[in-house]
Amino acid sequence: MSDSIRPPARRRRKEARPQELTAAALSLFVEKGFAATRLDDIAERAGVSKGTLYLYFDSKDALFKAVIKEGIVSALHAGEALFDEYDDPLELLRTILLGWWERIGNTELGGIPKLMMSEARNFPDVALYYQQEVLQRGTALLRKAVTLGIERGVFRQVDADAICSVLIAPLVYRAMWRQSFGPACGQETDTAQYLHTYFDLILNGLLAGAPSGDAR
Amino acid sequence: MSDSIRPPARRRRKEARPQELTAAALSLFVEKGFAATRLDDIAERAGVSKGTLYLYFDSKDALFKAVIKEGIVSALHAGEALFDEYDDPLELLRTILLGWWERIGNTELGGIPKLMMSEARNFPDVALYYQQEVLQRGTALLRKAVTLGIERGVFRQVDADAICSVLIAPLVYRAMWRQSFGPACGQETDTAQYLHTYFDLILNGLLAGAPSGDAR
DNA sequence: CCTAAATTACTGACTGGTTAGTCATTAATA
DNA sequence: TATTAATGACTAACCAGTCAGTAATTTAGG
Repeated sequence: MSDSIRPPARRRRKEARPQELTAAALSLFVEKGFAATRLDDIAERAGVSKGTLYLYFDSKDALFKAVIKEGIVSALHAGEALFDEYDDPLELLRTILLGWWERIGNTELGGIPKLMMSEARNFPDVALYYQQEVLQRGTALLRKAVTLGIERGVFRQVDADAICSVLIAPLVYRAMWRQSFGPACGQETDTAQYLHTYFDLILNGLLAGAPSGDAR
Repeated sequence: MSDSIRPPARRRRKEARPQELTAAALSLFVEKGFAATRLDDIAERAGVSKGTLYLYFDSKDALFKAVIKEGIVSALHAGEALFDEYDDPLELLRTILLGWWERIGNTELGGIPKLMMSEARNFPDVALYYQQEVLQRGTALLRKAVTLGIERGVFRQVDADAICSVLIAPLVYRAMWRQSFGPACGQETDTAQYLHTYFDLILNGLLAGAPSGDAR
């Protein structure tokens, strides 16, 4: 009877805590949204009490910012390997887009676009930061591949900036879907088929006839 | 002194109230999210008190459902005119997509996709309803145009369901952007250019060479 | 080594502010 | 005068943030 029910033995893990907390916060923010997520739930999922959370973050807002910042560095880290040289601009484009899907869109990090989209107007400063550090940086990478292709005559003449936004949209949209309607409705269509059709469309185009260069 | 400050004369408008309230709720839900929006603020924007809100809706959840339902009927109403006959599948496709943008994506209703995406996991029943009544219905309409084009040999052979999801994504994504990063970061790229490039891409494709039909 | 003291990561009960939802009262219309 | 749309003060619940206390770990002393 000496070993009766006792609190489950607190562990001291100062180093690992922040990451554990932001990871728990990310999944809950993505699932429920920022405002609807309780700090008690985040703490519980991270295996600590709410008080501990305040040892590492000043406020709920500060935690949100840490989650995004953490996600950004992870994303940049995941994207590092994509700068390798490719001779074929077409292959480079494929690699960048598919790489984004596999390293970000289709992982835990894929929740960040949904979260950031949902909360942008509540955290305009974070949104601006995200837009500059992630979206514009990612777009710049893509644009390199596109302009290279245009210069070589592999791609048609198109507006580079606009085409980058258009190209990214189906992937980001799919990633966001995976975090909202997917879990809510079940019934998700085949991802491999989606990606195949996506690349088929953007690389070859919809028209069967000879390319006219005039979409009117 | 008889006409001292007095409450601004209550008006009785039983008929119009529900619409006024759902409209106010929609804009605030889209801006702040469901949980972060206060009922007092919704009532104030609609020009009534919170008590009045409860004359027309049982709860905050019920109000949310009403907002979505209202948005859906408006959207279906806005989309009615698109069923007209077109001989050219290419023109039909353009009309459907551009029509969606102009009647929904680029209007007040454009907030609903963002709202629904944000809250899908908090209201799975509403999400399922929305998915079936809006997304699948809209996709079916698009698929008609696509399959027609394929049958006539105007479009290449592609997976109809998948291509519809891909085609819609850039428009919906843009609409959601308009409701989040747009207001948060200012600096929005030119919409006309975006749409032009979008249609250019999906209708003609990116490759300058003759269409191969093999995207690998 | 072992034990005691000092340090610090961690806890959970508590508080103050906020807000969904209620209802007795008021004012507009019939 | 009767009916009912509308009000706003009120309450009960909820939750971000606090802090006095507890337990794990480290250090110092024997």
